[in-house]
Amino acid sequence: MGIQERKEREKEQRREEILNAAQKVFFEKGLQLATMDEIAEAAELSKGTLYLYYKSKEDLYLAVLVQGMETLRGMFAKATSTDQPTVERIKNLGTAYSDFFDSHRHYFRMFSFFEHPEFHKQVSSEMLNACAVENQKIWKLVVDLLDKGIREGVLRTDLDPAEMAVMLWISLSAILVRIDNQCDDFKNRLNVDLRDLYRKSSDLFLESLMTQEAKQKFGLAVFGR
Amino acid sequence: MGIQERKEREKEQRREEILNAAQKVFFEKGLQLATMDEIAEAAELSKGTLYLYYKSKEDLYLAVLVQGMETLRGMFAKATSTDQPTVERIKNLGTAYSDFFDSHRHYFRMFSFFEHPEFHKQVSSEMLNACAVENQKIWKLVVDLLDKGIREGVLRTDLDPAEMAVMLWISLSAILVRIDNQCDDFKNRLNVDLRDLYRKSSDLFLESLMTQEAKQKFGLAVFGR
DNA sequence: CGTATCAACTGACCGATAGTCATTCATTGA
DNA sequence: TCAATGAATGACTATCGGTCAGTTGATACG
Repeated sequence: MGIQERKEREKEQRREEILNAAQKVFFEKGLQLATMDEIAEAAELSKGTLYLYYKSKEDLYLAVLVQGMETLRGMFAKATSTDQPTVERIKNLGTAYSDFFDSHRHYFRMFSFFEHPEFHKQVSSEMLNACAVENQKIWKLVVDLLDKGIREGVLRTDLDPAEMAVMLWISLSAILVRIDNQCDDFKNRLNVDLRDLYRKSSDLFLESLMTQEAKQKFGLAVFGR
Repeated sequence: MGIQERKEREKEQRREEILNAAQKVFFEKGLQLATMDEIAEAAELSKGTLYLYYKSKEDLYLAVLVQGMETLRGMFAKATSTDQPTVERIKNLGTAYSDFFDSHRHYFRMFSFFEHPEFHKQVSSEMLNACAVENQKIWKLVVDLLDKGIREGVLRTDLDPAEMAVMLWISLSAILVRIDNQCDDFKNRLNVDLRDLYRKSSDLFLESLMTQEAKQKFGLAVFGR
């Protein structure tokens, strides 16, 4: 049945059109201020139709979010697939994250939605699962690289790679969130340049994870960039 | 005029009654699911009256939040006003924060509201300022202690105390947020115990901020707790 | 063809809820 | 006693997420 298949394709396309319209509106307004009527208008469909494709506003938001996660994963994959030494590749991850932050700020902002479980109420389990799967892939990428570092003897062995990954990721994410929100506050009230702090934290963290030998070999110039 | 004063007092009292009612409801429901009607009922007032005392729902939320910040500052002050060496006092800060997280979870959850500037839209500048002031006091407490550590020669001198404070605070906060939200996810998907990681991160961070001499003197048993 | 079927789509409608404001009520002070 | 003040009220409005009975148009079939 060619017709069946065409319908499938068309349906998938519709889903994507809605997704693009939603992305446009969410990027402009954020979750709270975006309205389903507005998204419907952007998609040139009626509001009711949106609900044939996505369970709720939050579900649609998560669908856009997943695209952001895919983008980030692509950038991470590229940053770590060089032929540099492992320590350098780990550094690349830090800069890749910072690059993602600069070039896909809207996606980055959406990520923090995930940390507010208060807003997960209206989200379908399928969409939550899609997020979890994509999330998992990103973690795997980072953890594998750190694991490589441990096996090569450049990273300390008393922490497991997943622990290291979580520490690094969470800390750097948290700084970026503040750069986005409160950069001026930190500058004015504490005279701290968060951009600078991001680099320093990356270095400091990496240094504290490296073995003595690796530190000598790679002569990590902390705060030297 | 005694009457004038009495009215002032009564008005202040009303304000507080509303605040208490709001706290109760916000603790139970969170910002999104709490309704002004519900808060009004809890305060035994009509909804309209709430708006005579607070500009918006978000404003009221921030007012409760400030109370939480005061509570945290109290715990921090207590933790750092011992006669122990500075390094120990810094450690105390980390455990105090963790204690606050355990004993005032609802307040802690509210803190992350502050990181969503999307929700700052409806907040009065007065209330934002009240938050900033209280926030400032907490930072000062931490920064002063770290500064003491630097002057005593137990902390490295190539980072300023505000930078150290921001690194520590942001990283530890970020881990606690995840403990609150996604603790099981991290356990199941990455086999990482975030509680454990919090302690390890505290230690690792402190170690990386200490001078060689201090590390020897205080023999920081990293991951030894 | 004509007609039955069906899925995609629509948009008027509903319920919930933040915020407003004309009115009521109580206190005060002359 | 009563006008003036201002605190409190709650019915009302506007907005918005989500629903569903009805419409449309393409397809399948007799």
